[in-house]
Amino acid sequence: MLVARERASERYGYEVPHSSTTARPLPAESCKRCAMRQFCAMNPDDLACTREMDDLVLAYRQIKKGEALYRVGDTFKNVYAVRTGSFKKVTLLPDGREQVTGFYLAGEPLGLDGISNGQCASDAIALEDSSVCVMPFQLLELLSREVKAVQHHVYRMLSAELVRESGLMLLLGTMTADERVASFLLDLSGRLQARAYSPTQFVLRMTREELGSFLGIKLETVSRSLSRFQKDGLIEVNGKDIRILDLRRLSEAQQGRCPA
Amino acid sequence: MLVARERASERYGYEVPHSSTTARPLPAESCKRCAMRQFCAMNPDDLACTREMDDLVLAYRQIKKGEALYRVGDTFKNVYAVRTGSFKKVTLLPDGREQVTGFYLAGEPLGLDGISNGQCASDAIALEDSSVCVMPFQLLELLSREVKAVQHHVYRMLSAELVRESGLMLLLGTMTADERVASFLLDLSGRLQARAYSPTQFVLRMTREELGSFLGIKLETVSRSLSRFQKDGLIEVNGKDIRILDLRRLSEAQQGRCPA
DNA sequence: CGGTTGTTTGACACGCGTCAAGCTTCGTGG
DNA sequence: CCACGAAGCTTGACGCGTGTCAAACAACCG
Repeated sequence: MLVARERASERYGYEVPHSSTTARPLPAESCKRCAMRQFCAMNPDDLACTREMDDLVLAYRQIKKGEALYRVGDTFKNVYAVRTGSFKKVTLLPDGREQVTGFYLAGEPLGLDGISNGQCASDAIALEDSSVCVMPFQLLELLSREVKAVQHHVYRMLSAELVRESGLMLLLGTMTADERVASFLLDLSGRLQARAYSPTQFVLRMTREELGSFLGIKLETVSRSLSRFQKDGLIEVNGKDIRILDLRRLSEAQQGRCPA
Repeated sequence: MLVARERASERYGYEVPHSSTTARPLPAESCKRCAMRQFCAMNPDDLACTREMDDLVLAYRQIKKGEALYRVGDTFKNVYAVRTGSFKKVTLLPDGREQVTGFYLAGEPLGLDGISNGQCASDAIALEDSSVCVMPFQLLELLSREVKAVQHHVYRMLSAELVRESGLMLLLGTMTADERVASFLLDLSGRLQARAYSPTQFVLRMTREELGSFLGIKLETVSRSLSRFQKDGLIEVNGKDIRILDLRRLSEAQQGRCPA
């Protein structure tokens, strides 16, 4: 019942990415030896079937800052896990308007929204020089039919993205600008902490404009909120360097209580 | 390899819903004979494996207007398809704020966000007396391991929800109040048309407040937008009765062009 | 039939968008 | 390595769109 790497690649092959500007796929090492292992949503430690999952990542791919892993309308073939660096997901409206609808850190899954109709439904753009694990979706489907734990895990990942997006709708639908910025900082802080980075001191990889787009406010408003938080002693801002000084009061700011 | 109904129910049983206020499950008829068949996202016509899917719906359940199909924190056991009537999905913030994050018509899937951590992540409330098809998730998982087409279909449904929510984030993040209301009317119109209802004349099952919550604006603003559209001859409003008079100009209003 | 819930409309306030100016940082080529 | 231009950030002034508050009316329901 096991899927061997040879069997997988002879069945499905692996297609070189369409973009000429991106690096060729590199040979992938085993997930077992991956440094990100314990933080990876796609192939978590507690997944009993490590042997099978090890055959899933057929290649890595490097993406330079500002370049696209995939774009709207690209044929959907793979899902990805961020290996190093970070990405923004950009969604478009038919009339040309666009919005950043997600930021993705190491270990987080990318490309799931392409399953629905076989075409990528968003752009994935690298915020810094980054790399991803490439997982052919047909192979993932095959694996999840053969291994119950894999199947359950993929369902959970998809559903978790649904929950994440519902939370963002709440942010966009009910929060003031200050609350949105506070929520973002706390969310990012938590995700960094889960990756064993400092939860109180970090670098924003995105511009104020990208952050504003994500939060549904203008870049000037982002800047003003950050300045206000700094003035009130909640954080320290130095361009893209952020230091959280008072987690408790930042949490209060997220819930609309007066931060002063 | 096929799953017979007896086998399914002896393996997993079917649990009576927790709520004492809701009707008991009724014996389900075959999907083959279901009137909603051609509109059902959960078990569409073109799914090759109709025989297997027929064993998936073990029961129907009736929900009275205002009552909950499930609530945040309920143990996740089933996914549902709306059979008759309509629902709103309500998502909560830890601080008590809440927002309507979706409206669901006949044939649309409910409860998928509970997969991620085994607990329902939202409330599903009936907007009118309604009924649903109950599909035990463990059974759906089993089926989708045995039948490739079922698996692919479930993935597509989950991913389609992701795309739907991304679209809503765009609405909440980039649109003015008038554009949001126009978008909602056009979306609803399209979904009704897909169900062979009139796309230009229909009844809003939700209150202005629920609609405003969904669109991220206040109920008074919803009312004002509708009045303005009526004044400009785009629609006719009579309480909850809506008639679309000028689809083209309503589409323009959705994109921010002057509707006058 | 009366009370509750929902809807419409007006007046006003205020948060955020817009526009603009000046500063800092970054990237690139000489 | 420096110079220059572009891109990004901050801050201020001002206006508009939407929220808030209030009142009157309509619809619904027991």
